[in-house]
Amino acid sequence: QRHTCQTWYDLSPTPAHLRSLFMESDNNGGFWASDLAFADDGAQRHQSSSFFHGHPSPIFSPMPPPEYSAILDSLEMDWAENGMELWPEEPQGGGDNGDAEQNGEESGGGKRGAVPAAGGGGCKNLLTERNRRMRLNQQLLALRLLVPCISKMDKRSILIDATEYLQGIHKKIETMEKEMSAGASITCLNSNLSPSSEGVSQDVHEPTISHNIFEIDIEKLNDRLFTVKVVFKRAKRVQAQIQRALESLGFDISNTMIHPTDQHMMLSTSFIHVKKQKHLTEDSLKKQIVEAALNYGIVVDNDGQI
Amino acid sequence: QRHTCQTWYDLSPTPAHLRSLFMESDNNGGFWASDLAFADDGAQRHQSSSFFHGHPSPIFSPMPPPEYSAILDSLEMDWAENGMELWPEEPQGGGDNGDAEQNGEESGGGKRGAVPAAGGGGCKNLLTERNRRMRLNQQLLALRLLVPCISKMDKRSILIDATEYLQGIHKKIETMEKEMSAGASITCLNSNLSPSSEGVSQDVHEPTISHNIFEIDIEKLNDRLFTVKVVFKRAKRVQAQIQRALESLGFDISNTMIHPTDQHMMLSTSFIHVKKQKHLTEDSLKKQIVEAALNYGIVVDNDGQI
DNA sequence: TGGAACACGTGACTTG
DNA sequence: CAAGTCACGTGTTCCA
Repeated sequence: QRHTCQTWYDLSPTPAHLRSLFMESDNNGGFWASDLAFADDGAQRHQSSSFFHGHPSPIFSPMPPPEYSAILDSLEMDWAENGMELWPEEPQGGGDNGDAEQNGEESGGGKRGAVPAAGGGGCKNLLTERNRRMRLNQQLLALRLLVPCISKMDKRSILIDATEYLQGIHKKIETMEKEMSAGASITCLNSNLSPSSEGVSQDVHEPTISHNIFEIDIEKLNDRLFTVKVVFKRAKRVQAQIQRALESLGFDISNTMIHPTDQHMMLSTSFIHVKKQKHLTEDSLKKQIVEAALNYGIVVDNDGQI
Repeated sequence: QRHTCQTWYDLSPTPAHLRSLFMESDNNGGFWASDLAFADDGAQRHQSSSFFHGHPSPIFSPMPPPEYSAILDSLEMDWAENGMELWPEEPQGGGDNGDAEQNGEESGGGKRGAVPAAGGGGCKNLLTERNRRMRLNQQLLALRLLVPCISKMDKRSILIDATEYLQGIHKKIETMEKEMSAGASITCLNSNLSPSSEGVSQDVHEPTISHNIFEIDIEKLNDRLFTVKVVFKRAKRVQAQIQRALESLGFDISNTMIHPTDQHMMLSTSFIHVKKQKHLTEDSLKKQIVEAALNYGIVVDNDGQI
């Protein structure tokens, strides 16, 4: 026998039962509201609760797909911390038609996309995957709540609107600060608030900048300890990006020293400890560093050199 | 016969062919860059385009899933307007093994989750659904570019970071306007900028970041030179984020030293040179640093202490 | 090795 | 109907 556990929970004796749970518009309105009381650590769950509590049909656009209400009602957020699973024992609803995958595509009942497929494999992944999807959707809705103007309820439209809104905000902040030049205390805000204006994303995808790192020198002290020396241009944000690149490799970095060598160059020296990976050579480590630096917008002067 | 068109395109004679299309790192780098010229209305599409043009391998995190590069390279955004499909004639690669669904789950080749399933039904929906997934992912990455501090490359983490960042921005705008009460022209902005100003966004979650900085110590050597000592938790990404925060203030940083003090703490000492701003005190500098660190997801243990 | 994340193809469903 | 979106369960991959 291929499959080891009951999979088609939604083909329970009353197929419309679960569906009603998903399609419910205003009946049992207080159900999940009371469920909410069980939840602790009211985070953005509180948002959605208050939000949808105010609106019996929690949809904005003319006629959105009904699944959203399902997601919102039947799940809670942040139980990732408590470790409680949302769908821990679903198939125990009816529990007799174990071979429901025979009639397959003509079942008609059940949820939206109940596909028989070639059963078996998952059966534990099923629940986790279902919860993962819910978390994802819930997080998407949490983001949606922060965006004032939502054109449609589409998953993608939410992202588009959020993106545009963020861009708009960055511009707004930029102009706001420009008008606010008199106040000296707030000037520090703009530099780190608007990443698109002149922050991270700017220099990351700027094709013109190049050759921020002049040299990378690596010395292997023993099989687990390396020294990494990086000579780089004395420019804005280069230093931190190099740090980020080094950290991104996942090694243990201790005793970093950064100091200028001349008017235009800086030297960063780090001791990094590798854990296992016995055969890590200087070259391969350097290659990793070069690649990581590239991902943070820092271009090495001479790729080929050792 | 149930199915009417070739479905298992990835079971073509050379299964690695399509996979190489997904894994490609630097070949055909300029391909879609020319494709980009067809696109109109350069909004956030422009961002991603210029971004990936600068970097042949557009990956940030240490080792992200290879699908991201595939998504980024092989597709463009917003071609929904032009009506051009991305995978219009994929199955014409080999085109002989029509009954590939027989051997089923042991195929082994192909992409990540190539599931034979009970074929048939889709066959046109297949392509549109694939393109839809790509659009969604692309839009998610477009959003990711606007958020300065991304903890992980997870789909959900991107949303979480974007949510937190947006919440932080709302607070910033709120305080900014409070200080800016004189200017009446901007007050209208916030009414539509911050949709959840007083109700929801206040108590919203920030469980992920917590007390990464234990102490900030500032000494004024002369009116232009300060030493900044930061004691922080020995954790991933904290060090670089602190560096970024310091750099974001716009001062000239020289001679940074970072070394562990004990098993769990690190000490970063920097000499920073201020240019003008004669009356910069230790307190105001510290305030700036605390605020800047907050924008990069680093929370200071004791706000009030000096 | 088990869990987490992901892409995948598919049926159900809604909207022009 | 055709086009589009969604949730679904599954196999694969990666990492702790």
